[in-house]
Amino acid sequence: MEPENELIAARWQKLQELYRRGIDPYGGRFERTHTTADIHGNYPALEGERVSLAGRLMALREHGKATFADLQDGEGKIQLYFRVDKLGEQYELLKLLDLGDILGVVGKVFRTRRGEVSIEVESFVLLCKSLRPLPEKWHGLKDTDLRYRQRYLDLIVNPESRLRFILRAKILRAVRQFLDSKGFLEVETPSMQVIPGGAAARPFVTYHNALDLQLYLRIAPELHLKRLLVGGLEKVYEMGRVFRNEGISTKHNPEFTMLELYQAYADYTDMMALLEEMVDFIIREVLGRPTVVYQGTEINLAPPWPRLTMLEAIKKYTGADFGLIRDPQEAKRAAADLGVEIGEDWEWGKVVNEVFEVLVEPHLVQPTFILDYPVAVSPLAKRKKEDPELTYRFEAFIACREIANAFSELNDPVDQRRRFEAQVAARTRGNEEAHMMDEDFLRALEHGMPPAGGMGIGIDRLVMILTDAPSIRDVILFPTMRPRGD
RNA sequence: GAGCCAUUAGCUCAGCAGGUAGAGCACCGGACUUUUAAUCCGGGUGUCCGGGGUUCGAAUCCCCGAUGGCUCACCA
Repeated sequence: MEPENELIAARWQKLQELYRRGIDPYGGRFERTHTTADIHGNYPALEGERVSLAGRLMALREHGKATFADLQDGEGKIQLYFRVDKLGEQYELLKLLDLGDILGVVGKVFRTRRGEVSIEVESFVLLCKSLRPLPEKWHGLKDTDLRYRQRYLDLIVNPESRLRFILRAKILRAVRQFLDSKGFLEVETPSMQVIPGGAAARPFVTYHNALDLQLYLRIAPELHLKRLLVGGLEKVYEMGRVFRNEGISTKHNPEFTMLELYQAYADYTDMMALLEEMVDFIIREVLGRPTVVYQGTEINLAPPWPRLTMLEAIKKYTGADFGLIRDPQEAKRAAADLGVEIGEDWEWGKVVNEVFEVLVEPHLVQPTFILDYPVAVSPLAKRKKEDPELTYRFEAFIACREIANAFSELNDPVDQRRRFEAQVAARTRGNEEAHMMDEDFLRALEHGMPPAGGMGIGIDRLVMILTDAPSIRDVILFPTMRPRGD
């Protein structure tokens, strides 16, 4: 290894000097009595106590025979105070330290003249020598490319990034806590599937050697979870990674975290209530307040959320009543009049859905349920009894983003087969996102699946809103990036 | 996939009527025993993203490419 520049070379020289003096620069086990947060949290009580703590050296302020430093651990920072008359010969070793080094220190808690709770160090041990310089201390690391590729640097120097991932973990825990308390069973189903289904998306393809089998990474766990309903597991959920071979944007990462849950003998109205209750629980547990500010806009997440059907929503925002325009040709004309571009061969439902997405979604800033999606865009949802062109399906929107998608699950195997056939036909016409025929799933349905409500929630997008993250890459520790060409 | 923008020191950035590169932090040397973006004195450490071109001369202008960001497309 050759030092790349002067800054790294200086650290290498210090490393060699440490070896010369018989000091192991890579330490070992170190017994901590406290974290920085423990000390700040119990300050007056700990005054004068001897403590040991460990962390990364983030700042050094030399004053000749005394030196101040900032030590950062997993929970925060604390100031260290080194004096030559306390440390004797060890004081000289400070010259061999650099920002970024990891230290273990033992010392007494005190408060400085300026009021800063600090540790008067009695001894310290080098636990790891850092050979590369940290990003700048004041501005942090701003370059998004480096922040995503070298997330560890982002986590070291940008506290808001670290907090966001801690919050993400708390949100996931709250979700599990909530569902467990409701009697849902957490399950795990295959990520590698013979037929990818449960969503409209292009899959990643992989290959199993021993089976000589092409497999797909799952685009959704849906069809396996429904098999579990057939098997008598009446309330199940899975929170896991799904993979979609599509474009990358601030709202899309090729792998992302999806929560899906199914409840036998329930329907989509139960799912609405469950979602409201779950989000309410999460914000109470994690944020402690019912509102969030997302990118400058205040959003009130407190239930209940307004509900309107897709047809009502379109009427509200465009004036057009597609409930009365049921002929596909007329619907296309109406859509065109509204300035919405539509495909020649689209059915009524697809036209309506397109009008909704283009003209209504941008208005859905505050939490809103949109009900009764067209059957044409809902191949796995139960038809509405009163209107077979529509389904018992809703999506929940927050900040103009789809947060949840739920329906009364289709449990009629004959209708499901017809829907798959329509999907296969669309696939033949070149729609690569359409479903494939899944005989194995149909066989399960033919054994009988209880009526059920099911729901899918994009966890990353929920975390984005709850943590005010502008990009999905800000809530995924290692987002998918093109490899760097060095 | 398309358009726009960006890429300069380890980091954050300035420099662009074309004249051969700067600041702050970091770093190196020195002073300093309660500082905290410590301070003071001295030091600029560089493949100006890469490759071509125009020009006496390119960080700056042109072309191609790389990577990223945003917008759009895609994502029911």
